[in-house]
Amino acid sequence: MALTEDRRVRKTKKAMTEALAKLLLTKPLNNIGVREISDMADINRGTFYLHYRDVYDMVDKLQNEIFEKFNDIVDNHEPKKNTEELFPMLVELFNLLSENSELAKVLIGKNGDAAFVDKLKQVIREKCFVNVQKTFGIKNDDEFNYFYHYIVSGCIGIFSAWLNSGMKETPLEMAELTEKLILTGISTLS
Amino acid sequence: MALTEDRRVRKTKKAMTEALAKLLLTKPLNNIGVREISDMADINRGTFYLHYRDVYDMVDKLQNEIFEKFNDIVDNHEPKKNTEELFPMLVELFNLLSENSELAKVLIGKNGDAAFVDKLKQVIREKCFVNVQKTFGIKNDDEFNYFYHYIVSGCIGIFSAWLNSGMKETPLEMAELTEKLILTGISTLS
DNA sequence: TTAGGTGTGTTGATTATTCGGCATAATACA
DNA sequence: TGTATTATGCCGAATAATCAACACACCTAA
Repeated sequence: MALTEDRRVRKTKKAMTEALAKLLLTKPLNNIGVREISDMADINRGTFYLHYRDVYDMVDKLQNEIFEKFNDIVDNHEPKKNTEELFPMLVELFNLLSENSELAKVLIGKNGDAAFVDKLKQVIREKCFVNVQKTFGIKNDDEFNYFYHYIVSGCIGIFSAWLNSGMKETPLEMAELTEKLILTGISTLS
Repeated sequence: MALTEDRRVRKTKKAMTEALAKLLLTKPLNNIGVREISDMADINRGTFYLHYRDVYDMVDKLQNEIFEKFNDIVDNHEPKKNTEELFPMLVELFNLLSENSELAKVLIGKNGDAAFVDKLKQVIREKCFVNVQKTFGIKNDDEFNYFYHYIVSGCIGIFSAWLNSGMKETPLEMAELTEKLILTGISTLS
């Protein structure tokens, strides 16, 4: 991966991604062809193959790109002794979603990719929740396990709802709201 | 001019034109540089010179393109014995404006290019108004001359107002409105 | 069955765009 | 005034995108 991608590459990838996201709103992935994507993106069909092997490869690479960014953000905000890193992390996560809103909408929303969503949840568990658990001295029992699923799924639900309702609130506002929900949830446990 | 322009050329020209139009909304032409245009259009600065000599050359070529299309439309709807060609001509003219709305807005609107607007007026006079005059047996006196300026400036005014108010009406609706105004004007003369 | 239409994956040649750098001109500012 | 700083117009090399064409697979209807 080049440090700075060529301008042309950036533009065509953007066009292709937006076309794919638009198509995914109307039909499932297995009914989407290369020709449809290249037509809607207004690029030559051959150009598609310069970047992706086929449509599935494209979705795969796009998912990985978003996942890597998601992962990086979570990595840079691992909670150490308290939860003061929670808010800035949420802000960055909402920003990431808004920068990839069309694609994120179809990946996370209904008819989304459950496996992809699950990967996101796993990251949060391993990087954040385990630390919170240790920090607050919470036993790793069934109750905590359910609590974890409750919180994380709740966050994903907020993400999806925000994206699908036109992102009227700013990422900052959403981060505030989400932080409040998470913290009150934690307080009931400890 | 190639029959079908390369996809890349279409896209870069569109990007440059939109950037220029956007800049013209904020400052006069002589304060706009190549770098600003290429930055806003998200193209390489060198690419600009593949199409235009400088910013003035760009405006010139863009004006000529629109003017040629304007001229063609008027040519294809020269009124012969009556005014039945007026309405379809107006529809096409409003369509032309909507297809080039950003640029047309700054060329025709306030702070627009008076010389360009005048060229448009001349075309209407020579191609349309002279025929109307003969058809209706109107004397070519001062009164008719003023009438001509009144009608044509009025049309330009409608164009500008429509573009600057967000083009809420369809080209068809605008053509109906404009035709009515013109015809009632003519009826007062003959 | 065959024939016609459509999408796929790939190729080779061509072209437009990118990028970095250059010398110069214009502008700002101490 | 002189001296940075910035924009201009242009260049060569590299490369991404285009286009037309191909063989192939799939489908559908005659």
